[in-house]
Formats: sequence, C-alpha cells, structure tokens
Amino acid sequence: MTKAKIVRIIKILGALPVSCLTMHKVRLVADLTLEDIAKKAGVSRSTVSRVVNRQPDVRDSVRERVLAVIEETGFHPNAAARTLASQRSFTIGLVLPKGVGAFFSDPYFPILTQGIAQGCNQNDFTLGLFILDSSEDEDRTFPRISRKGLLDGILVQAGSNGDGLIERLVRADIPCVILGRPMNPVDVNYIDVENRKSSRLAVDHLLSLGKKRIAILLGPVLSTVSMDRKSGYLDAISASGIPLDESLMISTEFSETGGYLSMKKILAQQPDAVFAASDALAYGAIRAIREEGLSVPEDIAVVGFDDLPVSPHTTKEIHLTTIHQPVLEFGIKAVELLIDRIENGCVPAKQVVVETQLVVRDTCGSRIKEI
Amino acid sequence: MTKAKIVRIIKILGALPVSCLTMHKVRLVADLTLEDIAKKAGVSRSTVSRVVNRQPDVRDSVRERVLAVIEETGFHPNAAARTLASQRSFTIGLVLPKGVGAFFSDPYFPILTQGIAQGCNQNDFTLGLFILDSSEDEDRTFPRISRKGLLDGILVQAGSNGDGLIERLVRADIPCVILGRPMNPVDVNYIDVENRKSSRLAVDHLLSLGKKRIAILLGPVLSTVSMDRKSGYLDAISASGIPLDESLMISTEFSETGGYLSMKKILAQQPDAVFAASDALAYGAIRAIREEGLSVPEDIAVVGFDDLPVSPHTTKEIHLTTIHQPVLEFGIKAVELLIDRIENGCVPAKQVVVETQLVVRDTCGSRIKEI
DNA sequence: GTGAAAGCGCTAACAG
DNA sequence: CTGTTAGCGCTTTCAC
Repeated sequence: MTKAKIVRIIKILGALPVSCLTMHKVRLVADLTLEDIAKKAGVSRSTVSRVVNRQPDVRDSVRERVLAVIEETGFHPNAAARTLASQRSFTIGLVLPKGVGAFFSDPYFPILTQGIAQGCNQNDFTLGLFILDSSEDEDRTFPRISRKGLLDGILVQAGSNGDGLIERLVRADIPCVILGRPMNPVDVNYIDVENRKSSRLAVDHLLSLGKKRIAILLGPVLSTVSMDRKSGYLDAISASGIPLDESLMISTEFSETGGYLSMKKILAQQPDAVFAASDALAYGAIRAIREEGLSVPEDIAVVGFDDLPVSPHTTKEIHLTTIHQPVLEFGIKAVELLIDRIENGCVPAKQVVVETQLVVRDTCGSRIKEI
Repeated sequence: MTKAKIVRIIKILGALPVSCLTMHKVRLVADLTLEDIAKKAGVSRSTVSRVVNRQPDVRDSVRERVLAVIEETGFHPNAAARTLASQRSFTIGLVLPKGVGAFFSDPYFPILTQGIAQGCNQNDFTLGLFILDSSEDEDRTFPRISRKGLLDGILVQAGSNGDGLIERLVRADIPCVILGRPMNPVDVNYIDVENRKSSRLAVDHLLSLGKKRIAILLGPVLSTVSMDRKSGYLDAISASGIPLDESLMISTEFSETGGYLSMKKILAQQPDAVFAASDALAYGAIRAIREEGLSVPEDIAVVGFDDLPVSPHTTKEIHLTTIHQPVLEFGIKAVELLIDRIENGCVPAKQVVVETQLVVRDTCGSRIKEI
C-alpha cells in the first residue's frame, strides 16, 4: 500500500476523532490539496486554482466561499506541483563562486546577501544560497544549480576566478545576472556600481584640494573592480595635466594589512594624498602613515572606497572620507533586474549601473580647510 | 498550441539544423526528459530512473548504455518533478527571524551561514535562505516556508523574539532544528554550544589565577545565551566559596560600545578581573579599562567569549584570552542533525551540544605568570 | 532485471 | 464565469 493510498484512506476517515489516527506515528495527517478545498467549497479544482492565483474571472460570492475554506483549513498549494505544472519556481539562486573572497570575513557579502534576501522577500521569491569554496564544490553543485525545475534564474558574483562558472551558467541557458562587471566581455546581463566615475570623483576631490602627488592603492590586478577604479584614477590624473607617476600606483589584496604594507612602500615616493580602492586598504594606509610620524590629513590626505557599516566589534575612531556604495540597494536592484530578465527574456542583455557618492569626512582635509 | 506541444514538435524536428529553430526566440530548445533518454538508450523510463537514482537492480551492460546517453546529452532530472513524485526536495531552509541581530554587522551569522552552506554541499542538499527583518516579513514569508514541496526541513535561529516563529514552525509539523537553546522549553530538536560549562571554565581560570573580584558583562537578559553564560559564572563563583557580589554583574547589548559603557560603570566596584560574555564586549571593556589609566592584564584580567576571526578591516592588536566556539563546525553539525531528523523522524527530540575550548592568550595574565 | 501504468498536486487550454 | 481534461517529468508499485 503506497503512502498516497494511506493518505487517501485517512482523508476518507476524516470524520474520525484525531486520537484514532495519532495512535502510532501518523505524520501522514493528510496534506490538503486543491481537490480537497474544491470539494469542501463545492466547486471545481480549477476554480480554487483561480482563486489561489488571484485570477479575475471568478464570481465574488464563489471567491469568498473558497477563500473562507482556504482560511479555515490553512491550505497552501504544494510548491513542487505548482512548479512542475507552471514551469516557474519563483526561486532564484545566489551563487558565490570560489575565490570571490571569504564570505564571512568581509562585511561586503553579508550585506549584499541581506539586500538580495530583502529583494526576494519583497517580490515573494525564495532565495537559494550556493557558497562554493572550491572547484570541487563548483563541479559538484553545478548540476543542482543548472537543473531545471529548481531555479528560475541566477545571480552570480563576478570575480576573476568565478568567470569560468559564469560562462557555464550562461551556456546552460538560464536567466542570469552577474553581480559586478565580468572580466570576459561576453554579452551578459550585469549590475555594477559606477566604479570608474566615482573613483575619478574621489581623485578630482583630492586634486581640488591642491594635492599634486596622489598615490593609489589597488586590489588584485585581475579583478574588474580594481581595473575600473584604476581607470577612474587615470581619468582624473590625465585631465588634471599632472604627469602620471607609475611609482605612485600599487596593487595588493583588499585588506587592512595589504593597505598597511603597500603604504609603507609608497611612502618613499612622498605622496601628499592617497586614494585607496577600499576602506580596508585606507585603514591600513592610515596606520602606516601614522607609524611614520606623519598625520592624516595634514601630511597625507586619504580617501577610501566602500563605506560599509563597521562591525559592532570595532570602534570607529577614524572618520574616513570615502565613496559610499549602497550595497543593500545594489542587492535589491540585482533581484529586480533578474526578475525582469526571467519575465521578459534575457536578450538583448541589459546592464544596470548603481550610483555611488562621495562622503566627505575627516581624512581628506577639506573640512579643515573650510574652517 | 501549448508550450508543451511546441516542445514536442521541436523534439520531433530534432533532425533539423539548429539554425531553422533559432530563427526567433526559441528558448524552447527542448529540455530532455527521462523518456527521451530512455528512447535513445532503447530502454524504459523506469530503467533510466533506476540508473539515475543508483538503484542496484539493473544489468551492468544496460546501466552503462544508459549512463553513456546521460553523459552525452548532459541530462539532469527535473527537480520539481522529482520532488512531486518522491515527496522529497533535498532542500533545507535557514531561517533567521527578526531581531536575531543584524545579519551583516556581526560576523557570527555569516560564518554560521557559511558552515551551513558547507554542510549542505557535502550532503548534496540545497540551501534556502530566509532573512526576516520584521514581523511583516515573518508573516508574509511563513506560508512559503511551511508550504509542502519546497523544504524537507528547517534550521531556525533561536532568540527571544524569534521564538514565536519557532512555535509556529513546530506546529506546522515540519522537521525542524533550532540553532541555540530556545527560550521556551518545548520539546524540540536543538543544537547549542556548551555555554554554561565553558563559562564556568573561563571563570575558574580567572579564579585559579587568584582573582577575587570577578565582574561579568552579559548580553541582553532575555537571551538564553546570556542566561547560560551567566549560569556558568554563578557555578564557578559558588563553587569557589567567594560570596556573590551582585554589583559585579551587568547586562547590556552584545557590542563593543555596550562593553565599554558597562565596564565604565563597573570600574567603581574595583574588580580585578572581567569575564565578558562576548569578544565585542571584552574589547569594549579593555578600552574602558585603559582609558581609566589601568592596564590589562596587570590591573584587570579579561576573558572573552566567541573567538571569531576578525574582519580584514581591522588590525587585531589585542590578543584576547577567550572561549573558542567552532561556528563553522556548528553549522555543519546542525545540517547533519536536521538531515537525521528528516530521515529518521523527529521524535523523540534530540539535542546536540558542541564543545568549546578556552584559548589562553594575553589578556588574562596567566602567560605572564608562567614566565 | 525490466517495463507498464498509476499517480504526485498543480496549471491551463478548451468547451460550455 | 466555471468545469473538464490533459498534461508537467518523475518515482514507484506491480506484473512479467
């Protein structure tokens, strides 16, 4: 006797007191189906389906009767059945490929994830999370991600190492939005912050304060984030007429320590300002500057990039001038873009750029000047 | 003409060159089904199903033939169809109810999530993430979470505010494991770290160093974490014979600032040691102590709780003696417990306790003593 | 060992 | 407006 049959019998036995059924492990307390609701409301399965899916063509009195039964029974349609029949799961995946940086140690991804979760909640979508730590993880999980009937679409984090996965995903013909500008110029949907434009803004700001020797601290050379922020720096410098000094440019990893070590090196070039491509880099740079007996912003002005909320573990003593990027909103917009692609097709590819803004605080020196 | 029919026709047209089909938007490139594979391999659908599901009763030669076709076509079974037929989705949900603390600002949840994701990867489960920011979110998302056919089971974070959701979930009869000891003593499955035991250990350590006036900094009174860590403190104090001094106990929020402010207050009671119920609290306490011109550990010894990796944004200058809790492993174990409950039934409820360990570094003073 | 057949619970075309 | 009917693609008896 199949479970299904047992369930049916239990349904027939509906009139019996519950105690008769809970004798042994009756987890089989029949899950309600559309058909059950239909019977109770004296209508057909389709009508119940229409009511559940808020379709207009139902007489008000009938709708109310059905709604009452649904309310009373606490019925919810089975997700798998609905997905199978409609070919829509209302679930999207967030894929973090290996090497996009530790998910936990950087506050960026948690905030991004929070934004994406919020976007899903707002649109009644479910979020599937795939954190892939290694190539092995990627290979093992790929079938689950690309399999039909699970995800309507996918959000993938860009990053030099992740791009292999991105190509596989795009080839698998699943609606897909890349988070950040992907390295390879394949024609894909992506969303990014205006890295180049705002970097130029940051450097222009330093320039306007009379700085002549502006250093730049970059993240890994292979990332588009680094490349774009560097481009903005180059834009500003070349527009200013100041000759480019390659010795003022240095690449490292996006961390406090990276910033500290790089700044130590670049101090020999006697910069009067630093544009750090991330706040972590900026904090490290400030530590190096101070250790040298110099002060910020008097001797060297500093501007960062990110403006993420600091964790409750640390006291924020430094008020960094930086580029604010709205990570939470970025996540929400990413979800919206993906849903648009799912519903309206993926071609032609669409790119969304999210605005950033320069937040002037204490480390660039312009506040002091104003006094 | 339904999409299904179009697909079927396209399948029939399989021999035609692709260019004929890609004329306009043919996203309908037929997804393969078991039936297609069966036809290609010259067997029945059931046999293919058996092969896919690694069932033993298939002749080797047949198995190989089927496997070859699957390999060649890149076939993956449709997730929704499989879920509908088998009543198993191999997906679990991680639910973070409102008020469990900001998901992003604290490194705890990101690490926990990472651990859970890892546990899912290892067991070929998919992870659904539900971050609920408000009661409204909870109400709106609850049907999706509890609906059949989406999740096989659920991991819910405990917390004073979340317990309402927990009860609803338990009542909805879904396999469920609580992360942390829930406030209400309902008979549920949960996993927790040995808060009480290790807190006692921490305080015993301070006691063994000759401390007589040991203060305790706690988190919110309403959380089980605070309650259990307090119990451990009380255990140690009462076993030591030192009379309990209520003025050495203070509750605040789990943050650096909370620790700082509370320590400021408690300094008047002239403690010679502090047990902080979290590292953030400990860092704040140390700042307060130093501001008062006192030093750690010479004047006041400090022990924390958590030992989470610090973010790359901050330099870890303080080497805190603390209780290490293995958050990543905790996440993995939580997944394993949940899968066990899903597969073997939820009754009787099971509790898992994860071991912690005292990590002696510089702030308790025992290293100095050894020299 | 293998295939035929009966669902899983829902959506959606179609007829009325 | 509503009901009938035919699937969605898979698992799982049951018979051979």
